[in-house]
Amino acid sequence: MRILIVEDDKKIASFLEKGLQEAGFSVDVSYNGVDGLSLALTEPYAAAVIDIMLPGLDGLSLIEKLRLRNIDIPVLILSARQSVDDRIEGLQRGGDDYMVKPFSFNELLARIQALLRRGQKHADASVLNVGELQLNPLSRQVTRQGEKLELPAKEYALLELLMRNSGRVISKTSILERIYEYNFDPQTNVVDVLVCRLRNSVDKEYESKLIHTVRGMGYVLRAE
Amino acid sequence: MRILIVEDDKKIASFLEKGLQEAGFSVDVSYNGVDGLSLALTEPYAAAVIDIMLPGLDGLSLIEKLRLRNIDIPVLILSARQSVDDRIEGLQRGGDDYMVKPFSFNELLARIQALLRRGQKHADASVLNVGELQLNPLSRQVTRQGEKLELPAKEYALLELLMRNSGRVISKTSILERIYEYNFDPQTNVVDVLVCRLRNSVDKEYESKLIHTVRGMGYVLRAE
DNA sequence: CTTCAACAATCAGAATTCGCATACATCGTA
DNA sequence: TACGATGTATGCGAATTCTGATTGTTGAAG
Repeated sequence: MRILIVEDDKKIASFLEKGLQEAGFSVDVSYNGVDGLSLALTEPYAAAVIDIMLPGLDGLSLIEKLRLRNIDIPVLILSARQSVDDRIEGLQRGGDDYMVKPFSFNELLARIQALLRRGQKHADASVLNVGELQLNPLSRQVTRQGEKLELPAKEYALLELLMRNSGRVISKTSILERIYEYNFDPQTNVVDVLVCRLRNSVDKEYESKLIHTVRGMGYVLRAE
Repeated sequence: MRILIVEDDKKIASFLEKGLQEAGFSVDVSYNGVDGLSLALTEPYAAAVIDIMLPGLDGLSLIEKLRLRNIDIPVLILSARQSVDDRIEGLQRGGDDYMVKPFSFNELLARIQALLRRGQKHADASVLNVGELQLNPLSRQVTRQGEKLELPAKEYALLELLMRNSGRVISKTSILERIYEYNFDPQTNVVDVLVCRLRNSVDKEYESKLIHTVRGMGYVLRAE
């Protein structure tokens, strides 16, 4: 279960990171609001711990931007500002809990777990991840390294097929059957062409190549 | 929206009761754990504020009994015990938030609203928000940037469908099935035309476009 | 090491599909 | 009747996909 920390104080950030990792979470840290936002928009976090006073984009604006884009993960606000009005503002602008520094790590952990417990009801849709590639079947959105990719229908269908079977070799005839309606094997190279186009969309601009051909067999999607 | 208060200190109880009533909630009060439990088991509350130190049945045990019977309403614990360990225990035994007395009523209200906000996300009758669009299913009113939009029946139905599934791609056939009664796929372009009309009503006059087409798949409503 | 055949990748133009806008027809209602 | 809402028909333009030809790669045989 992944948690995002957005905190510019590096000591606090690493303290939180270690503690949450020990508690069994997978943790990402960002030291400013802008990076935090792009992470939160692209990675599937279960929750976030966000400081208010951040360089660039402040924490509350960050949360508002998340909510605007329907990122509904629970957010625990962490702040040095302890006045009641600050706390109220934090909660009203989209935070789910508010803790004042200095804080007890164990209480923070308990509060995060309380938030997660509540959220677990609505288990979110399974997002497919392969390496730096991410595909959300519901929104039909594909990103690589956080950048959005625009894929035409057939390319998208093929990519989804490959991602659902990542690591396994998919034969051309299998692709033909599943993406096209062909149940016979006509003399066509549509699949070759499709794979080529998908490569241009997905692999071309990037260093590591994810789509591999297995000569005589078919294709695999594999992160290496 | 109904809220339950379980608090043996009558001054605090009535203070809370008044404040929450002023905030628009319908409030029930019980002065001991046993009554509180039976109320919570029989009435449909949206949330509860529960003191820990109670005559008869203590607050934490009360919460556990509720959870045991699948009463999953959000619970805010109110307590004089302020040690970190007390707070952690309260959260771990099923509380969703923990406030120490003396407390600020406005902060308590904000915290309750944060809890309700989270729980209500998927409630049916609640107001739908996507970006600067707002739709109230009960009054059938739609606004964008606060301005009221007049939508014909079909356009309204489509918008509600899209808003209830914002971020998800809805196929044309799905629209055909859910807005029209067609279960087959006749040769018609009603959906295209309807979407076009809805765009004219909803997106045309505004800078940011909310209705996006996903070629070959359908349409999404997304704030961007 | 070279050659060759099978296979794969790529390219460009053609063909097709798709979505959009517009105009028109129909229907019910004030 | 006049009007608004809604379904149908049509054509345009662009995005997408296919076809067929060409080029590139691989690995085994000679």
